[in-house]
Amino acid sequence: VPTGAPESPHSLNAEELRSWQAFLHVAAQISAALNAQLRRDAGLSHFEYGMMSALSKAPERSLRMSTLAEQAEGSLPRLSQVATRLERKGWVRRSPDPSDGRFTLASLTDAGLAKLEAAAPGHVGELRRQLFDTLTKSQVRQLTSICERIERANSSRRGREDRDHR
Amino acid sequence: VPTGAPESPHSLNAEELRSWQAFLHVAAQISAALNAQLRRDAGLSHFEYGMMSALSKAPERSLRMSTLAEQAEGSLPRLSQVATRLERKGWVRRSPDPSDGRFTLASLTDAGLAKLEAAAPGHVGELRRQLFDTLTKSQVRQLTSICERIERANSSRRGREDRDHR
DNA sequence: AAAGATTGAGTATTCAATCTTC
DNA sequence: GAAGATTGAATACTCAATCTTT
Repeated sequence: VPTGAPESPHSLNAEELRSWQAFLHVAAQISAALNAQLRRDAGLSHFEYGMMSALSKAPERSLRMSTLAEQAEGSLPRLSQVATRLERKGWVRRSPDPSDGRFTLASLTDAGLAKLEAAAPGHVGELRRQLFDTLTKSQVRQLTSICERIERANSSRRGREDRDHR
Repeated sequence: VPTGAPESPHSLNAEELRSWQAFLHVAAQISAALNAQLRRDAGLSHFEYGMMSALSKAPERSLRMSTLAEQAEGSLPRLSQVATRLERKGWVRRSPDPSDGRFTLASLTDAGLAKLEAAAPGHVGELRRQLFDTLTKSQVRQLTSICERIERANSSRRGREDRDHR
């Protein structure tokens, strides 16, 4: 058997299947729990929270829409729609980038920051309950290594594919 | 400091934040990759694939809608809608449970099984690329332990809450 | 009356145009 | 004309009724 070849390319073995199902289940549960908590206590979706949180950490609390789309992991049209909603609530403002009018800068307003800070403790608490209270410190480190390794593999694969398809 | 108290209840420390962001990112990337692969090569969403896969493993390739909803981690209304779509394609059939007419039994048809089997290799391949080719065997085991531990904690919490609220 | 499932209205998301600025 | 963003139509999802069987 050549080194590095997958054991069976067409189906998962018992251990892989178990791992995958557990992962799927956990991802779904955590996502549902966070969405429910935010919706109930703050009237926000997890996606909206993520957008506002990304803005809050950026310099001037501002990001270009396309950068925000990457950081919040959503499509640009989706970002645009959600930004419209958040703008109506007064939590976000948009304006053309003075240095290049093709870009739109989205900024978190003072009211938006206040909203985010009010929502944060409940959100962090739920996240702790779901994830960090349960795991040992060692498991948290393992989880980080595992996820970062997958990230690295995928981003280098994407790099390769982009290059090959152009 | 009392034993077992969280270090800081209101915000994540640097290590937790890094772990959480990596997890979020990986969950989003894998979900996007699997959806894209299935959509492109088989015209199925990952959710539809999961439903059909759950049915394919059940005795008689049949499950009650409510059981299927749990296994596929979707709401009953969502299941109902998706089942309507899959039924139109001829991949699923529904009929009242003869033993108790309140239940609806959903079954995977022969055509549905054929569709699933045609889609499986591509799906498994993508899953391997995303997850299993990248991780060591030891990491796969760690991932399983981590996810199963979270599952157990959440299900016992749910049990407690149900009891207390009733 | 209660459990299971479906339906319908409202909302969110996606995908393909379209518009604007460079 | 190309990049960034927005809009509009089609699809999907959620949540609150509704319907059916027990």
